Amino acid sequence: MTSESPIRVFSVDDHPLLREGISALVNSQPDMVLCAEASTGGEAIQMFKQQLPDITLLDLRLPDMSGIDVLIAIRSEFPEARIIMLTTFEGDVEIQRALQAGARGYLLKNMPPSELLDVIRQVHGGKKRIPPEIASQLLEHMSDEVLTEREIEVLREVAGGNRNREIAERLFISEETVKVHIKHIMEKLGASDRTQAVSIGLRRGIIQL
Amino acid sequence: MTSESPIRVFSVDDHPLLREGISALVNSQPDMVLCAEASTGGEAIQMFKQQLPDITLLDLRLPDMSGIDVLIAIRSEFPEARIIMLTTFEGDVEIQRALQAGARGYLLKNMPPSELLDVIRQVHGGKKRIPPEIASQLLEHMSDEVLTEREIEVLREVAGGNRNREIAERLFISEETVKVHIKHIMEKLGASDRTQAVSIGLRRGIIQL
DNA sequence: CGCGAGGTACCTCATTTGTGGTATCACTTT
DNA sequence: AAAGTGATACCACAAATGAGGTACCTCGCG
Repeated sequence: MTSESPIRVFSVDDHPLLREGISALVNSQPDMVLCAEASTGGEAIQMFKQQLPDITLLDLRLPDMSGIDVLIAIRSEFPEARIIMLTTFEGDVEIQRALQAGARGYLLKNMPPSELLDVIRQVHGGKKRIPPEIASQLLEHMSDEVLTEREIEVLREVAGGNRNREIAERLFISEETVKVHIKHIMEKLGASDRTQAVSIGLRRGIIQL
Repeated sequence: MTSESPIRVFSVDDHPLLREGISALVNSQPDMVLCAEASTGGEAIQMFKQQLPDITLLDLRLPDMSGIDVLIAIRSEFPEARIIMLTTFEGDVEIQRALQAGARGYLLKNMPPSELLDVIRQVHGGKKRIPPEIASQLLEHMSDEVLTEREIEVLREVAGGNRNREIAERLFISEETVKVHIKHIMEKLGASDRTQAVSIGLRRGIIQL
């Protein structure tokens, strides 16, 4: 490691204070430099094209769009982009989707800064890095069945307090079909009733409040 | 404003990166200095007694206890403590409880740093400061009826997917009484069924996942 | 002391939900 | 072509839920 060019880091988060913290941390490292910041998904995509950073730190929750969508948008044009999700804890579904969409790392905001620096260097070196606590979360639900799009849609309606008949009307299907979907949802999530299905769906990030 | 002694700020948050951001921001101001940091509630209470800061920035979610409890613990011994809640968005109930417990300000982490500095100075000057978006959130539910302790307890059981009979057994009351509680809960929250009651309870911070 | 709030309990009845089946159709994968 | 998956639909029946009452007890507050 002689006089390599520094790792150019791009930070995307809608919390200015957190960005400030990242900036201070990254710029304090001799082998890194913060090359850009963004606070929205739109900004992030635009800025990425301009800067082509080595590493992108991406929050999952942004004001205008999901971090996952930003991830997908960037990687569809730049498949080699090295993107690390940096977020407060979300459900296992979000983690899984991020990794499937090509995230190279997944970090929690409450982790020690040294961990972040570590992951940045490893991902820059071409590795993938998911901390054990996240990995175990993921394994926990590895064998679980996955809800279909339609089922998620129904679950959202259930969470809104609609009864089966109302859901049927809203989705233009019969009440009986709604029942079938809910039955499958409860089976897949291991819920004993629709209410618990909603609780579990929220906890696992399958639906949002 | 001659050569006053600087405002001594104490930051409590379990996100090291965020604390770093706050530290950088506060220390960059001529009239402020960060005098201490803590990442847990226990640490916070202990450190407060040692440092007696002018302003405390307190996160609502800490690993060991609720920020509200820290607030109460500190203010029971130091009623003059000037504490500002600094958190990502929570339900109106959390905000209300924080203010009732004596918080002098309530800020969101995604607000611009200038806003934070502003609030620190105003609260230090003896004022209270709640940003309009928070205040409006609060007003939204001002006239709402408040759930009783028992009702919250029942709502938690409902969220766990228990049926009325199970809740009755777990709380050592009759199933009929559970029904009465749930009826009241739905009326107060404006929910059309138990499931929506859970959704609303979660959104408003009455119960947690 | 009386009054209101909160918690408890019981009753009835209509509606909704959950369970167990069977079956068709479109689409993808093998 | 066959098998699998997801979505749709219907039936019947048991169980749970929600809506409407009434009533009693305790505790704290004015």
